[in-house]
Amino acid sequence: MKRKITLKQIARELDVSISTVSKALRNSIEISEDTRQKVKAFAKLYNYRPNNIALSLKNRKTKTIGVIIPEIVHHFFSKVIRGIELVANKRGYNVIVGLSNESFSKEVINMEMLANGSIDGFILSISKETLLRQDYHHFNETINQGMPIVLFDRVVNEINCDKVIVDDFEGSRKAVEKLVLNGCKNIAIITTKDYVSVGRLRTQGYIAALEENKMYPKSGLILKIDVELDSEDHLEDLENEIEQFFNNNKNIDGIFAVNELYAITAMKVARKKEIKMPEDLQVIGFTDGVLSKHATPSLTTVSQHAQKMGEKAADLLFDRLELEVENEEYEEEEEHYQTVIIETELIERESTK
Amino acid sequence: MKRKITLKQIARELDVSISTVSKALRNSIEISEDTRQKVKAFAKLYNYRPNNIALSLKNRKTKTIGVIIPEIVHHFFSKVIRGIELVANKRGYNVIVGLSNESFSKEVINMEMLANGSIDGFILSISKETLLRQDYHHFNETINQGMPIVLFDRVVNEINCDKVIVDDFEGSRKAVEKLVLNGCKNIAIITTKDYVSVGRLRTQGYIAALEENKMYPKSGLILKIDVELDSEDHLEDLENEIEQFFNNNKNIDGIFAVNELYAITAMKVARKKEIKMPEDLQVIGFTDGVLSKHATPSLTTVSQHAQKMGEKAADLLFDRLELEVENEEYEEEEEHYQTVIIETELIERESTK
DNA sequence: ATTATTTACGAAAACGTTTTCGTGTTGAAA
DNA sequence: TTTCAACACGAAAACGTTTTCGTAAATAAT
Repeated sequence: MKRKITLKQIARELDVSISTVSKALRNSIEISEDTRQKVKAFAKLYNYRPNNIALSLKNRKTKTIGVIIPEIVHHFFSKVIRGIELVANKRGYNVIVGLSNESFSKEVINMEMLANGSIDGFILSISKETLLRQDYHHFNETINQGMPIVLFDRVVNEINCDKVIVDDFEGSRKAVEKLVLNGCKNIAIITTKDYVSVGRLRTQGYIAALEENKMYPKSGLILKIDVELDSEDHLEDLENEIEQFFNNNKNIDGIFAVNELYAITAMKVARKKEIKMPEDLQVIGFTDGVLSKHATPSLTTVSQHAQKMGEKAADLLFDRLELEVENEEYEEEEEHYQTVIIETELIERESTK
Repeated sequence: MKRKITLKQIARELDVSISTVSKALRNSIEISEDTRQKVKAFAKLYNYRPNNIALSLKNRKTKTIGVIIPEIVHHFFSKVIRGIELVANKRGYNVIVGLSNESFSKEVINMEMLANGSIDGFILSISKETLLRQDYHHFNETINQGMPIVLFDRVVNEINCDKVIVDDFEGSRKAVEKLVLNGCKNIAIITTKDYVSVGRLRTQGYIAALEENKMYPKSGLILKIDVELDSEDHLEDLENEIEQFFNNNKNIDGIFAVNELYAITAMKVARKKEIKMPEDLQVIGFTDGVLSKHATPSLTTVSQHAQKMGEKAADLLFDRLELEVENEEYEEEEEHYQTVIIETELIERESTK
């Protein structure tokens, strides 16, 4: 087993200085053609590659970014990561992935672990617990230390940075509008509690669509699920809650669900009740999931273009990182952060007419 | 914006040497209680944290591992990553994720990008193209340079390292046996071409189960799908191929599919043909996917315990890394690699009697 | 023959740590 | 008073690079 060879070893073997080796390999004209060839041949023979860590230390940047997401076993987030990875690869960066598991403390720990030189910047989506606590000090401290952050999907005004979001309001509004146009008279929404920003916005879109059509939203038709029930372990509870909701509102003929799980579960309950879809009940979900396409009936959804979100977030971050290099200590020229909105798209399938 | 503070800056401010600061922070008894407190207070005030890159360079290890998988938008792989992340976090490591996208060259590039000091070891699952080419030089070179590798799921004999696999043969055998016991007389298999090792092994399990029950496998009942059709883009083609398969074999009453997509698609075709499940057709899939639970009828599957696989792979890697530290240059004492087998579990749902 | 200019290379600093070793001061023992 | 430990700290090396600057030798110009 031959360990990785270093400049120093090459220098010793060829009886020249380290500087000479380094310059020769980088084709410096300071070095004679002769030695240059000799060094390069030797380096090639021993498969020399510069040590990344040493380079990182010298250059004070790592060409690595940190991505912290609440959960990876999730179609939306994994698609975002795919997008991030795609452009990271293209632009010569590595991606360190951290999972907050929706927990505040894990989010903080993960950030601290990476913020000490391991990475050049962050891309992240805020955990539910953090949103609930509304404690964003760790983000702002990181930003203050000069490390750029790009937030995606679950964002918040209190943090001053680049953001990539989907137009939750408009996506929902259009989805509900679709239900209205399709003749639904009693459109319900299954959503989350309000502190989940995307849940709140989607609910607002639902309300707006109804109001625009003079169908004023009845609070009875708004079901707010506790996020505790989101995990696969509480499927039963979720199902029961939705079934109860159906029982209390026998006249529902349209459902807009703010995520895939709620939509699929609603369809499951409906099927149990032998409600015909899309004849007697139309359902639209807000999601980029995999269930929708394969469900029966397949589910009409608002696509979030998760991969594009990831790509855009990564581009924003890399642009900023590379801009910083140019302006170096110039910086501080009024931070101009942008919020990019990714358009949603209504993908019509069998659950709507 | 205050940049991260360094030992040198603290030293200058307090008018002591760098060594003193370093020692004070690490509670060395060499430093007087007095200065120790002073330094620590100052460090705390400015939120000093040692620079990871400098530490990595000094210690010649990064406390980071690289994980390269063929695809991240995939329930199985994302669950594996979750497992890896879980134990990495517990043991104080970071995880860099690379995607090969099933391509040989991207696998090679990703590995080279990380193998130059960025990480201490690899966990990976081989891309389909690499399996097809049977070119494993990049793995062996990496191992020869002293960087440990743990392979999971898609493994190969030509690479000498720790491995974590699921018992594909036995899992399949038991699944097919289940179909037999449930009274199926004409059991088909939908599998991949043989160069995908897991496909081959699962096919062998299928054959073994049949032979044990004196139901000799007919080649007509074995459908080998080209992996080209695996992607979501070729759903139609896949469906057509499976439908053709049904048409050619009207008497099929049991199907074992080596992955979730094949199983779900088969059920879709069956539904179209108005074949009653599980009455007239029973289906079992090999998977850890999310579709199975929500399909109609929900799909009986062989669970691979993906998360446990990830955890085990990570433990193997970290154990080896930490063992190396102890034995240091002692090493080479006959490399003893192990192959851990994760037990499968048959999860019975509605697609079987 | 003397001076100026290339040419070709090496020494050293820097990135931020940790650690080994050396050393000036102090207080106690001789 | 001299001698020795103990104490408290600093210098320097090391990890592996890149880059600036200095300089000896070779060549060219005067």
